[in-house]
Amino acid sequence: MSAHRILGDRFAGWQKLALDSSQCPVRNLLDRIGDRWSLLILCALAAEPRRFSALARDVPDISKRMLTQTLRTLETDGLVHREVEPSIPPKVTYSLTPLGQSFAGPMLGLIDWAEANFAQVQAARLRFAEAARTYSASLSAIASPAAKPLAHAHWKL
Amino acid sequence: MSAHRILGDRFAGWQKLALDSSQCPVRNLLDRIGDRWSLLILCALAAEPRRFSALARDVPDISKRMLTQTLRTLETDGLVHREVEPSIPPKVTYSLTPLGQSFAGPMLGLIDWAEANFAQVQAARLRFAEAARTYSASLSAIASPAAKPLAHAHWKL
DNA sequence: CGGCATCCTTACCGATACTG
DNA sequence: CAGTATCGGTAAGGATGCCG
Repeated sequence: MSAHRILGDRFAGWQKLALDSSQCPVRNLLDRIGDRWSLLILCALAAEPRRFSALARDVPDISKRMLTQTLRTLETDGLVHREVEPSIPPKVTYSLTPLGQSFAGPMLGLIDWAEANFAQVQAARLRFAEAARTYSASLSAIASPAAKPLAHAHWKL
Repeated sequence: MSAHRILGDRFAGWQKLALDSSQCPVRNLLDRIGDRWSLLILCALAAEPRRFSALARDVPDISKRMLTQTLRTLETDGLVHREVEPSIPPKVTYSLTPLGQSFAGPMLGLIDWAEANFAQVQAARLRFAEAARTYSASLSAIASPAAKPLAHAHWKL
């Protein structure tokens, strides 16, 4: 049985339940990892535990603000562990919890697909852009000669 | 070799390349399916091809605006096929392309993880909330008695 | 029916400055 | 070093109305 059939059945099952974001695991997950940084940070930590500033260096272009915020959220959700060594200056090391490590599997699946099919997606975008260009060209070619107004039924009574 | 190690190595590999969103397949993918609706719509279409208004009914709380926009993006990326039957009123049917179907695998992995581990995430959130509550309680308990100011080195010269 | 255009309210997120 | 606090620009996305 193909994955997309299974997926479809799963979706059909959800329909019966309330699908509000607080109840639905998937919506919930997406609200977390759907932002710009969470996955990247998770990947970085999968490579090895890191200190705050090491993360700031290795995750390009992230601000301290977003780094802190994202780490805190991941910690709240139990995916990341925060270890403080109370020295002066302080050392704070972040690492994946077992739960965080267990998420690596699905994540890797996603990433593999992305890398394997990126070319196809790009090709599709080009085709779409080209189709749009051709279409608008044909519009301006036919141009003014009163584009026959569609005689339409008044289906709203 | 565990998935999170592989993931880590993969991340290390990215470091060498530019990691800007237009070049990185993963960033690119996330920009698309990281929103609130894309995955839901993909799931719905995995169950069976649907017309526009059927989708509007089955994907709860989505507005026409977002439904149109999300479908257009998915079409642009080659994941969804749009079939127009030019009748009055028009019928427009959406379905998954082969590429879209191939994405069902990774997606299912993600969803399985979400459903399997949602309880743990919720538990972690409760623990965290409880810890925060306890902490602020201890603060107000000690309260005023001049919380000993940390004699800190001035490491910024 | 299946959209698109417009307005308007949120929420995200970067820059900057300050602290233990 | 590892944050917190505040401000403000911008973009996501809901509500509404119109049109083929």
